[in-house]
Amino acid sequence: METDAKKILIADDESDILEIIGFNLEKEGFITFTAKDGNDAINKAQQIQPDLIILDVMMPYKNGIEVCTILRQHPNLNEVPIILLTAINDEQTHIKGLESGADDYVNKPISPKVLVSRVKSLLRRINVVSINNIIEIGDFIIDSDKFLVTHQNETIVLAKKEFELFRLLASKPGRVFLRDEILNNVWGSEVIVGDRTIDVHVRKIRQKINADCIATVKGVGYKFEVA
Amino acid sequence: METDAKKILIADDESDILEIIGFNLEKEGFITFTAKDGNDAINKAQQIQPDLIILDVMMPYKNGIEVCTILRQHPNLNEVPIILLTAINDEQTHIKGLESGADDYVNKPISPKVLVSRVKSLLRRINVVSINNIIEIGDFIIDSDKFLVTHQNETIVLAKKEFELFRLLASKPGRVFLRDEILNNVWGSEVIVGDRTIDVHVRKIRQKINADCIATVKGVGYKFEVA
DNA sequence: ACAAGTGGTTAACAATAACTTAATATTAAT
DNA sequence: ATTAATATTAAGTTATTGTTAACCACTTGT
Repeated sequence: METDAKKILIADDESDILEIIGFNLEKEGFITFTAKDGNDAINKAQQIQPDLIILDVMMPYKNGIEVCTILRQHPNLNEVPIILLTAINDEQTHIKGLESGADDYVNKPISPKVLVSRVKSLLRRINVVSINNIIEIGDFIIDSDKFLVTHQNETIVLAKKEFELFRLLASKPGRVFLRDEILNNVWGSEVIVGDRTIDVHVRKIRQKINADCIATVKGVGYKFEVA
Repeated sequence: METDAKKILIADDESDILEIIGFNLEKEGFITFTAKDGNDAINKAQQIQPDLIILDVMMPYKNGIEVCTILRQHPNLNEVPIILLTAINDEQTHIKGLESGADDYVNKPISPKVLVSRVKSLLRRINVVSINNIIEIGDFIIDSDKFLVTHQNETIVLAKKEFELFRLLASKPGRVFLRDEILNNVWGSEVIVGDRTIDVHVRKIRQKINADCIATVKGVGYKFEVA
């Protein structure tokens, strides 16, 4: 299996363009998703958390530049590389597109091979620059840089210990963590705390997160479960 | 004084192109250097350690793609953003250029404004702290040249440390900056200041800015939040 | 040179959020 | 049913941050 195959979201209202670009990217080992208009693009982006987004500028409801501006304000998407695609060969639009936060602006008609090349170039650059500490699991996005957990587009604010505990469990879904392991990882091996401390933290996480995702394994420990 | 003006090396054998591009970049506050052929570009790059390099593809001695390949092997220059500039509108060359490690490939004739835009876009992506002398985020405009923050058309005057701290946080909206990170970035790694110093500066910023844009993440650090 | 002002730091104390504990209730396993 | 483990709750404690004012070093204008 492709362990780190990159997810790419392509948004265009012309289905043949979606198909051509999608086909060429999949051929190179990318996983592609499509959106047919601006609003759709924003929704899909939130669900999928893609590694790169290709946006047509001319789209219904919201154009590519508007989508780009909105994504750049979004807590989990403001660093996603974005390529704007357009038939408009106009200097002002070009500049406005880049200023809206896009990383590249490509004029149609574009050779699919060139587009793939640009996608790779951008992803290569992103990998050099920033290692995002984001865990995605089920409906959850755990962003260690922002200390934020997102669940089905709801943002959940956890306190430090809660966050660290939750992140530990979610780092290996299904695996049971012994109480000792949890103490060592979250509290550190020197710190001594009472027996009930872990329970209370688990309780608080369960309360804040509206889902049954932490299971108790009696006599052993806790584990994260995907719904 | 230009505290962090970015250095850009431009390599082209046509002196009028050097001039036009240089002029437009300097106008935007960049410091430019020029090279007249491939070998010259490599030498100057080593001396100057620029923040970005623009390479014409057609140059004597070594062409832009060759230069790019060589720079990508070089220990100190393998991460410098590179823009290839060319009159050759050929798919194969385009792809080969990007595969040689370039970040962008731009066809001549190019509008100087568009090129400046692309330079900024790349630097924005690369640099942790703003490269762009002007950051726009939410209702805020942060101008590093004038040490000015504008919020909804209100001008806010921040002192140097306040400004640097605010700019650091705003450079990565949503990302939590640890106290240590803040100290390293704003005060420098050698300086030792008391525990409450950061808080006091945050307090002053919050006082001057009539908006809830700096959030405390207790036990971790601070982050900028878009309203 | 002098006063006035600005910026930066510190220290003392207040406020608060986070964490821990303890007491009690509930659950699950044998 | 009994027991051990975990859940729940609220109250207590601690750690971290907020706030204020004072201090010193520098700059600025007169």
